[in-house]
Amino acid sequence: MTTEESGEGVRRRTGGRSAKVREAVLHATLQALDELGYSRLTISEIARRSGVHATSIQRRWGTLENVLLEAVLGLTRQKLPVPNTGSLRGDLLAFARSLIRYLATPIGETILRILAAAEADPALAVRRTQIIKARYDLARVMVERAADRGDLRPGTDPRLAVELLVAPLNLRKLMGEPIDDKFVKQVVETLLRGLAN
Amino acid sequence: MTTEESGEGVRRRTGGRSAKVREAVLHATLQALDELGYSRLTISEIARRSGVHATSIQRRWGTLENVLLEAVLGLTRQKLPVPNTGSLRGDLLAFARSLIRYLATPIGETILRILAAAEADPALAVRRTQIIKARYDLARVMVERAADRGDLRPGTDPRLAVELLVAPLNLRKLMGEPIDDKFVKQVVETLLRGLAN
DNA sequence: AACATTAAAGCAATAAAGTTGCGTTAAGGA
DNA sequence: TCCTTAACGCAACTTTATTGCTTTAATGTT
Repeated sequence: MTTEESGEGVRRRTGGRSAKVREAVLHATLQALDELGYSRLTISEIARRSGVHATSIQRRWGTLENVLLEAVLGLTRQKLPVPNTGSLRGDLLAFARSLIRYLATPIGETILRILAAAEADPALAVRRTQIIKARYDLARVMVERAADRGDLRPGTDPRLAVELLVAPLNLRKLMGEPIDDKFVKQVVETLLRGLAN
Repeated sequence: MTTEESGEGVRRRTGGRSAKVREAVLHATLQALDELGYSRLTISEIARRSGVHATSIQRRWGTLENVLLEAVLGLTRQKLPVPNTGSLRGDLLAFARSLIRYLATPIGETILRILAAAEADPALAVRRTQIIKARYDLARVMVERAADRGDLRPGTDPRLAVELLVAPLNLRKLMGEPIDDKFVKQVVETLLRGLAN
């Protein structure tokens, strides 16, 4: 295996050139993403902007999605903040609203679209699963706090709860439908009743 | 209105040749979709199978998505059956399960992915909105029946209810995550409590 | 039924992205 | 400093989409 794999026997070359190429490509990717958006993005375009030959990009990352994923995940370390307002209602509302703001940015939207583009190569699939799980793990603490307060029905599945909150918002975004605050409130209220003790 | 465009002044030619070409293309599209899946589909491939020149397809439909949409919507007249079991719980469960079966077919998955591929040309966007609305309108009768029985909180938004049911399933499908029946039941139960009077 | 008009289809050439084979450069260990 | 070979660059090739122009035939008129 070339790129990934915690492989043995293969001595990586992390030094000067590779690092510079990587840097240039990822930087150009983010810049192009910002200017052109996901749909108009191509490997050739990134090659042009970065000065790195398209073949090199193709060989190293394989697909455009892989480049994007790596470029974009670097930024996502500044993850979605998980609010702590004291009530589940407050937490869910705040979280939903910040998610919507996030989805309105090119990067947020791109991550969503890449995650929603299954089918692709299985190598990417593994990574995708990890990312999805990490995101749910991050958000579930809101629900767990509420469970500790005794606000929820016993046996409530935290991941399910987060999924029910997040799915309608993500789907509307994917389908290009508007998401207004009234909708967010309705989702949260209905969900709260569904989870409540 | 023939195919599209309630255009005036332009005399469409719906007769022999055009109709045959259209038929050949749409048929080849469905066949290719079944054999190759959405991701490997291309205009050239459809051209090869249909015997219609790729340029003709490109000129007439513009994008691959448009061809797919037209081909696939022809079949969707056999829409998702809306169950009537006597209880909202039974209806939602049955509907969710048949949706999952539908999403497991190439056609069902393709429609979902096309709908989830916003951004594209605004012409397509209008059509997309119509399709989405039509689908929700279809399913909302389940909720309205429950409302008539007095099972729901007054003021319950039927479309919201359907959306909350359908979104988690669609999203899991899009992201390539497994959907087991336990998950379906959990979604339905939580939603029922959220909607109940 | 022959004719004129002009959508709609076909054909050829071009453009643009992705991919493969092979030579070149330089990272990292001896 | 030298050697091995991972990683990059270059050129040629493949495939798909797109554009200009020609040909075919659907439809309305005489």
